Amino acid sequence: MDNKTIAKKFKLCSQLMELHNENPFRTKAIASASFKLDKIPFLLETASLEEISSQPGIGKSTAEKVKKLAKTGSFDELDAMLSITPEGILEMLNIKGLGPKKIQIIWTELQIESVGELLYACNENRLIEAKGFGRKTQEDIKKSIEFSISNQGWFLYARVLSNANNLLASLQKNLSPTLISFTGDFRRKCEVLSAVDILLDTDKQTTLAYLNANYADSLKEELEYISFRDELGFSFHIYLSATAEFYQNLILTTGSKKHLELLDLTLVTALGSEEEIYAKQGLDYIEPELREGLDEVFLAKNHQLPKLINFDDLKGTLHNHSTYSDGVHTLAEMARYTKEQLGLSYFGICDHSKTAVYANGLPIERVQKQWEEIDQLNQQLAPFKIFKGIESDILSDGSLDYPDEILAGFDFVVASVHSNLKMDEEKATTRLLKAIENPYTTILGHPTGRLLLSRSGYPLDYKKIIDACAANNVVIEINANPLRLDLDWRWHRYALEKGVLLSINPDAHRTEGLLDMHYGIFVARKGGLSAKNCLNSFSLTEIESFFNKKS
DNA sequence: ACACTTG
DNA sequence: CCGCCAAGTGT
Repeated sequence: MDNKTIAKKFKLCSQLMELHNENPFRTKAIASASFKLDKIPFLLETASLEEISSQPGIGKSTAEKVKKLAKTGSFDELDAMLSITPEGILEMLNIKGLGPKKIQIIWTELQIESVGELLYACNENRLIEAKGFGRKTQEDIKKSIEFSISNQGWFLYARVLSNANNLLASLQKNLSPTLISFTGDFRRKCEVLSAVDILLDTDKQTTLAYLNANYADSLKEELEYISFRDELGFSFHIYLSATAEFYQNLILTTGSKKHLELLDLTLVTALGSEEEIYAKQGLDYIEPELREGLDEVFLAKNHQLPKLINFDDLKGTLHNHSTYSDGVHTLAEMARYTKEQLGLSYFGICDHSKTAVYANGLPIERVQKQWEEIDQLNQQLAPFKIFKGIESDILSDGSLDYPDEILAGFDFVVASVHSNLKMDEEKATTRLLKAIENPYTTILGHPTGRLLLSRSGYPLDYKKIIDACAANNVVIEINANPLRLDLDWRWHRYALEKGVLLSINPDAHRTEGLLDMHYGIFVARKGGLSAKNCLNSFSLTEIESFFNKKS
């Protein structure tokens, strides 16, 4: 069990304790333990009782709960709380706008115990009768429930990745196909998907027998595939093919539908590779990520497909956090990991700016302190270089978070929105335009602030935003956190056409978070990005001169 | 810390 | 009618 999961269980426990009116001091203690545990820089599961309880703010009893949790998946207080809470009430905790206090009122005053009933009550205008609720709150809750229902059955790519790989490996081992491949949305590296598709050349009886032995509960035979769910509830679709027709079927199952509509399907026949099948209709090979029915077929016909970026093209990483703000690892740890484990040649630190107090944003004095440490580290780590950056909040009026003298002292500035996310499109766009026009803005960070499957970003006039970035020589971030992947790949083409550079930024809050750049690469490839248009594919000298030119 | 909503 | 506070929630 990883630290994040442990912290989440503690959080859940404290929320339930609050919901059930437990002793507020004990409730607070569990909540603060959750916060602390989330920021522990080593793996809790394998740490000793002494190591855990020696951490500031964590005593013996918390340490024991952690151990029990890692071992058994729960601890006594949590079990007790869960046993007196209906399933539907637990689900309500995941709805934006609802916390323990409001759920308590919904439960006791309105006698509502499930999300379905709650939605019904919103539609019947009954929520506004409860104390502390009004029309606006009711509307927000209704929207939030509808959003979460529309996401039912969808998974983040990053969440299914390891299960998908395990399943492919076990099929390979137990069914010994000669040809096997991921296909469908998963192969096209879609950021969210409803099922993982796999194509293999085994016969139906053997395959069904094997699957039935392991996934009997959910096994279903559909017209074109066999479907089932794994232990964690992820949906899989197994397509079977004769060996000779494998690549033909691989193209057909990979899709997308829109891509296939642009092909001459009569020419998709039993050949020995996908390349040959594309060649037969006069097309260059199209990478699966690009098969979305945009302009890829046209480009393939004219031999103009972009050479898609790879992880190895990245030379450095920008936009990362450290213990100066809300990160888990120190600046030195983050930089060393980047240099030694990833073999990159530069690291940009972009801790939160002063207004982001909830994220421990940096007042000017701490910025200057960090600059001193960077200068020292750069001497030790040379020729590796740490760039002085900041993730400056874009304030409600579009201005940045420090006076110009301070902004001028950074090597680069990532400007992003964190608060006041509920503006309408016009206001939101104006706010961002002002930030883009600020001469100190180097990169526009996660433009919409969306969290996939949990929060829609705020509405923007994308064309205006991208045009302004082109005019002001501002780079747009592809935030590589698998929950964000923002700027959305559907807008990469337009940005590239306008000559805007993109940057694959992990927004890492711990060393392992730097690996999220892999997810950034996946969506950047969908967007059609090449290394030459990616800011952090620039060599150290190239990016230094880019930053210098800008300031 | 700050914004937003309701009372 | 207005501004202001308190409480709950999110960032």
